[in-house]
Amino acid sequence: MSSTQQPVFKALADPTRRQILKVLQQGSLTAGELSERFPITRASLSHHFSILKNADLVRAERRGQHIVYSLNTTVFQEVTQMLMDVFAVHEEKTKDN
Amino acid sequence: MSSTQQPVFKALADPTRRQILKVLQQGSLTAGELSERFPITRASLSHHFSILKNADLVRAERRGQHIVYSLNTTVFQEVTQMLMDVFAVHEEKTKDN
DNA sequence: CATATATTTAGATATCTGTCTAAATCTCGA
DNA sequence: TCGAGATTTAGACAGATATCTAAATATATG
Repeated sequence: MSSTQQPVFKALADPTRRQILKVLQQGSLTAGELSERFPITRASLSHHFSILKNADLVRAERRGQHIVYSLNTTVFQEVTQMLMDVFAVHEEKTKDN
Repeated sequence: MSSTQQPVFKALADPTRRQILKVLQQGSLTAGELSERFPITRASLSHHFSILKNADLVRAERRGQHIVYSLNTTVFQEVTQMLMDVFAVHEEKTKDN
């Protein structure tokens, strides 16, 4: 929570990170499992994880020597709110504009 | 329409561009009027306009020697769709995850 | 047509970002 | 405690990006 706009929008700006989020929809995975699905090094992925964590889009939990990543679905509400803020969807300006 | 994900998310990643969108909520403005509200040069703003247009987030219309920019609100639907795609909000996974 | 106004384009530059390799850290199990 | 496996951190680097100044383009008007 309390994720400010900038980290979230920046995090979403990279296609690999959006892909990571999509993969995590199917269920939580360890860093190693995730790395099997991407053509970049573990180090690079780790960097992406850190950005996603910082934006509070994913959660990390240590499980033995693995670290399990999972989607933080509750943040979706917040991101939608940010969008509505940007687009002002509330007042349905029907005419002109 | 048909705006692919990458340009839209990239466009939204910059705070100045989000600010431009917010200002345009209040109503359409010319490039010059917009430039009065930002502490950067007109050239830099023009660059942002081009990115926003490319993402189909704003529309530009020539009016005499001015160019009027307006928010493309219909794109909001699309962006929300992209988000739902990323977050998979459809199947409301209540347990675990 | 010439000039003024509005906006964009071109080119330069400093900073940011995604990626890599190599090294460090952490955890388990023998 | 030592070694192996998992993950992150550090440092480097190429490419992207936001910004600027200066020049170019477009439009209206005298």
